[in-house]
Amino acid sequence: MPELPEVETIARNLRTGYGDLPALPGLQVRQVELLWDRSLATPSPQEFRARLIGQTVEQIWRRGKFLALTLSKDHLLFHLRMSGDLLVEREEDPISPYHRMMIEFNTPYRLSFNDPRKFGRVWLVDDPQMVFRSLGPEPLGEEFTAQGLYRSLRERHRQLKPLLLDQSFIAGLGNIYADEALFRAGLHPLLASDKVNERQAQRLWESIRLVLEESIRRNGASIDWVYRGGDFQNYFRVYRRTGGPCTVCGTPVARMVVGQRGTHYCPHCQPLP
DNA sequence: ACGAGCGCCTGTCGGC
DNA sequence: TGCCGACAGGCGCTCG
Repeated sequence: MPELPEVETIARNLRTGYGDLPALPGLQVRQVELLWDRSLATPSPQEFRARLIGQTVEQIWRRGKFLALTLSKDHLLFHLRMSGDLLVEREEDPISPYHRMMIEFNTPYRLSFNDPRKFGRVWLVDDPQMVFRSLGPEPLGEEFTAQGLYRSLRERHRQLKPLLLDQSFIAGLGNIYADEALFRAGLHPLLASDKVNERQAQRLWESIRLVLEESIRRNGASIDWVYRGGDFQNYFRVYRRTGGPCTVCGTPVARMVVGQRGTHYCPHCQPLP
């Protein structure tokens, strides 16, 4: 469940606690269990354990689709990729066969990295910029402006859909929110970025922020077997609605493959000139 | 610079 | 029922 709104939701839950479960800030790492070595991007398992044990969680934040824990000495970074999730559990809770890492605290609780498909990655670094350097602007941040988006679109020659998925262009959009933003902006996924005019760029900028903000308000989207309580999936206009009526004009939603990703759009509302 | 194809993994679903 | 392909919220790599 990992695009910007879902990661933001997880970060908020870890920061403040949810249900009976505690907030993470203030907890000290007592032990580390690495159940699938390749989930660890860096450093080596031995160094990871040695450095992590004893550190205290200070802050929890998000950059793009990355979730970051600021610790007393280092930063612990997670990328959930396709199927990753972070869960706070009690020590007596059963260990899921999909748990890839467990960080046990000096309390009866642990932070479990659950990831059926094993695509997710974890980094322990002193400087998060080592990992974040190539990321584009935060779409909900002040540095992301309609004018800036317009200029960036014009200086490239890319199809809009793959460009929105490019994390060095904007950090945090994935397949759902790229499709939903393009629909709301009335732009075809294959439109060349340098053909977008100023008015269209303004509308795309508003659409990106609108879908992300609305999804965060709804605690993200929950699809398939991964469920975290978000309900933005009930407000999708095009994503996985192939054949269903466009909410604006009634035309059946179409699906095509762009850059190996399923892409959903309304052929009437998002025409290709 | 850009896009296509593939690899990494496991699970679900629909068709035959 | 069992098998098989398509598909799934991502990204890094190689190759034209």
